[in-house]
Amino acid sequence: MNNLVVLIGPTAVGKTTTSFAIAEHFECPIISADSRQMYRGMEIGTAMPTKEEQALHKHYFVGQLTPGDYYSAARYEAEVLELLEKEFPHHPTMLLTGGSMMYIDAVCYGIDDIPTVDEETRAMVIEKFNREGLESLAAELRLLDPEYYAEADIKNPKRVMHALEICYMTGKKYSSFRTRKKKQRPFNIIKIGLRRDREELYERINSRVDMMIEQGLVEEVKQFAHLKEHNSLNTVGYKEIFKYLEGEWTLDFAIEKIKQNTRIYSRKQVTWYQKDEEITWFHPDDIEGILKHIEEKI
RNA sequence: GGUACCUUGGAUGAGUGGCUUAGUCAGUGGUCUGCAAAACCAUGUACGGCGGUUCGAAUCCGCCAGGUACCU
Repeated sequence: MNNLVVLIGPTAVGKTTTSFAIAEHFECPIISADSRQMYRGMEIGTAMPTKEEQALHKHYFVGQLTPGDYYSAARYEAEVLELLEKEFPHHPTMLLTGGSMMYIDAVCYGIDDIPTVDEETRAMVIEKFNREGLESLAAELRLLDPEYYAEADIKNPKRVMHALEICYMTGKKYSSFRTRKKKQRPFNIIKIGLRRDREELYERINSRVDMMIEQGLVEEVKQFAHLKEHNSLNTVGYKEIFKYLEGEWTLDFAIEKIKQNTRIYSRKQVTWYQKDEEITWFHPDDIEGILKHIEEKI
């Protein structure tokens, strides 16, 4: 049977180094599961694998998008599955690694088949939200889809708006698309989690941010100044430098904020993965233990 | 040495006599099925010290400590 090794863990824990060791051992390419490393040009701020590293190990889903491109977890799911089908004949064990929790879950468990929202509907709902506010949208959702309204996060504009978009566009209830069933995959999934003590992780985060600044993060961000409204640039490391470039923050303050927001991000990742009982946890230094574990599961 | 003003939880910052007392940020714990490094939720009894007035003080008075400004 074919195997997909899924290597996860919070940002800066050491996934990249570990992934190279695994890729080397199994002689397989690396599938990135990082929603921001997909954007060309965001090398420094996303700690994207370097050209040299990419020459050594073939990477997929790195730098293939432009900041304005539409992308989603569902699209990622479809593209990864397609890629795996093509690759498994040559590499019966493949490696998927990255920090984007929902992307990883999309590959492992699947996402319900919900239509992609068209531009007009999206614009219409955003306009309605700006004009009438969240409560009005929530009231509308209660009428159109009481089932979803009952369980939805009604205070979260993104959730309410998306549900409404689907209702408007399809004429059906958003909840009618949601089966929330886990899909079965035709391959074996081996989940490896990396973790460190929080203090140790925070130190790594801090020094990595300092390194990014040394490598020229500010210059990198400058190139994207005209695109800052895109969600792809609503990213830790970029949004803070934008504030500096606009004169709102000093550079030192922006750097502190990047560190802080990266810590917050890492905690959210830990929270997300903690409840996943399929994960076997290792310290990143325990490469031997990791490889042994994978061999046993294959 | 004198005069004036200030001192609130980790940070910031409302509150001038009495219901639970802000709010914001951070911290911590969570949620998560279509932009997810997103978005959202929960969680903090603090009023510089001592004494006084009062039924009751963060809020009024006195002294002390620390700070800021101006004067000599």
